[in-house]
Amino acid sequence: MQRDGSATSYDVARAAGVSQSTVSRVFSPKAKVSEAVAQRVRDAAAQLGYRPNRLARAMITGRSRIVALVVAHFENPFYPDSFEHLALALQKEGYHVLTFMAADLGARTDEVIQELLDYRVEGLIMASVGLSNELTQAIAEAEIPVVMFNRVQDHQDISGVSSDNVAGGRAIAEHLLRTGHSRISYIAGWEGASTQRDREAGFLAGLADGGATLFSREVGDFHHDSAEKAARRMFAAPVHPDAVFVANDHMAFAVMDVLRHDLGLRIPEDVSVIGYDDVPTSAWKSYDLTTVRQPVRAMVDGAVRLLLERIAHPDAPAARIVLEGALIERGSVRRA
Amino acid sequence: MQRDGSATSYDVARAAGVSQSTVSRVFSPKAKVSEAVAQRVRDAAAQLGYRPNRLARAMITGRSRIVALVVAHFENPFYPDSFEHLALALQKEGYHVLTFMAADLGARTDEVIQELLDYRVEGLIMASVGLSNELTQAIAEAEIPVVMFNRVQDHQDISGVSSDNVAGGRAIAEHLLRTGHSRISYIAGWEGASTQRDREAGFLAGLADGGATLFSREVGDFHHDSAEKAARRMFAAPVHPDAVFVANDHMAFAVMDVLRHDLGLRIPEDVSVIGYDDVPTSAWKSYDLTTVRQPVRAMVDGAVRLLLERIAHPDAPAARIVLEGALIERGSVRRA
DNA sequence: ACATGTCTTGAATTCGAATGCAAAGGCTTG
DNA sequence: CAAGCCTTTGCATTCGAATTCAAGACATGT
Repeated sequence: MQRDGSATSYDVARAAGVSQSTVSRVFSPKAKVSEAVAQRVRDAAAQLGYRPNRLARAMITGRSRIVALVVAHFENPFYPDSFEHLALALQKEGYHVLTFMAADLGARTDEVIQELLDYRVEGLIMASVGLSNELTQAIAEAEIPVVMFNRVQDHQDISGVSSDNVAGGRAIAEHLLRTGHSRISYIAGWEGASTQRDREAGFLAGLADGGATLFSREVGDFHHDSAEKAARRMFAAPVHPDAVFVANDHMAFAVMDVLRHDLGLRIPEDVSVIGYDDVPTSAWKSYDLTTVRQPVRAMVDGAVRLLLERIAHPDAPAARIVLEGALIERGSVRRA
Repeated sequence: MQRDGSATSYDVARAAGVSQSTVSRVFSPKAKVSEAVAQRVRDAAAQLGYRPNRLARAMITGRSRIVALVVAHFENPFYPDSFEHLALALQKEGYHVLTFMAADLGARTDEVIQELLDYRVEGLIMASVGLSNELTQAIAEAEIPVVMFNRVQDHQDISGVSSDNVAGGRAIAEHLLRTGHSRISYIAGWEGASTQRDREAGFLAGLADGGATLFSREVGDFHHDSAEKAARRMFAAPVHPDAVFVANDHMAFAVMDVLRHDLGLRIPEDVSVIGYDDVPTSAWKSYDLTTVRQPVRAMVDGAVRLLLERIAHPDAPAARIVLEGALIERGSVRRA
């Protein structure tokens, strides 16, 4: 009974006058038990408050039904939002989510991911976190499916879902040129991120195609405070840009606040600002930020699908999904 | 070896020429093994990529080293922020976090928490989620420690950490009266939440003590969109308030945007706005919101401490921690 | 040299549920 | 009515590591 909290299948077996195997079968959907016995067992189980121990079940079946979710930090609301939908989608598929926050751990990340693997998770979703080469190797050897979310990884055996950041960067360049801007600048994110790299590459290519070049560039590292500083540096120059593409919305808010409240500039009359992600705050009237929308729901669905397919067919090759974003025009960019 | 992914202690034992027991002892800190043998085993383990299976270990020791973290949703940034720090603090203590998002599941919440218990988690932290009576009962019977985060629960056997929302509400009333406001209104959060109830109770008590009464009241349910609607309803009246206390910062931003951009009111000249939580966005220049700071770090530390103490001493009584908040004066309230 | 104690190590058991195999029972069919 | 088949159930084993108990190795004291 509840000597130490919960009943075991043996307790139920004894109470129902059957064997432990039968109890087990009653709780395994595919196994067959006569309805009369099943009912007796279910009654006894309810009586004792018995539920199968998932750890024991995982041991024997080799399927823990746990997926690990690794996230760097939640400063940028894009990530908690994605996290929420990822967790819900996985829950709907009967998986439970072991979370690991990788914030500020640097090298220790590898170690803790090893710890996650010790739980025999069936798969791994990494959002906003890169993998070291050794770890990539370790994961490949453990033969555990991995999906990178909003990042691309070069290793051929790692799946990934992202939006087309190159196309998005290019669309932004085209939009700024089309609306008649001539001194166009860029505030970069953390240079180690593929999103940063791809958005900038597309943006520069788009400028080049339009016969323009970058007016100035600063690095904001995807953090609010760094972005504020980057904006101040950028606008300390004698001539300032008439448009700034900020590598994500979260930094763009910091930049807009500096421009308006520290420097007294009007947006978009004095300077246009454009972001990336389309987090909910971008639609708020205080910012009303033109941006490129990342299709979070579709990315989440894709990530979950890739992961589950890989779990079901471990020998299938890794796959990559790249979704289209969409330029959302709001009021932070001057019209032509 | 890695026939199916990972080596077992038997594989290592064979490779090192020792028994499985010895391998196990090498990986149990307290057990004693001669240094020579230990080294041989460690080498073999490294060679084979062996790490102890935590599920198997949990089975025999009865300690899964897993804590469940239940969160309703991440719309209000207070929660992802708390979640991040909770997860980090628990990781630091050697626990891993099984996450469950309770968003929109309503009655199904109970069921899924049952599922969490099936993983034999050692404890449960609930943030922003209430418990049904049956569930509270089930948890008490399972003898598993529970800590409510930013909520209080009446059940005597459930620990909780919160800030003093009554005192905070009162401080806000006093501040608004001191600064000379006379038509003071309130936009409530979801009425089922203890934070909502306590903040309003303290606020009304504070007004009463100052000889004032509430000018008007609407309900925003802690959601951005509902708060916008609540603000529009409130300001559709012929005479509008000169100060509004909004039950949390997240709703206050929505209210401020409506007041400024839809209704053309100036803050604080035409109307003062005050929030609750002090989320990072409140300090941004666009909002510059006066608010009551909830001491997130201290609340997180308290929650983790309560939980771990309860895990270590299951017979100790449940405890409650109530921390002081602090009124943070910014620019959204008119000075006297 | 012998008794005693300490330290290592291995054999056997355990945690809780799933499952292959075999036995027992029920039913069909010639 | 017997032979054969299918269904239901129990027995015994398994997953992987921790732990109890006992035995062996070695040192110490008298």
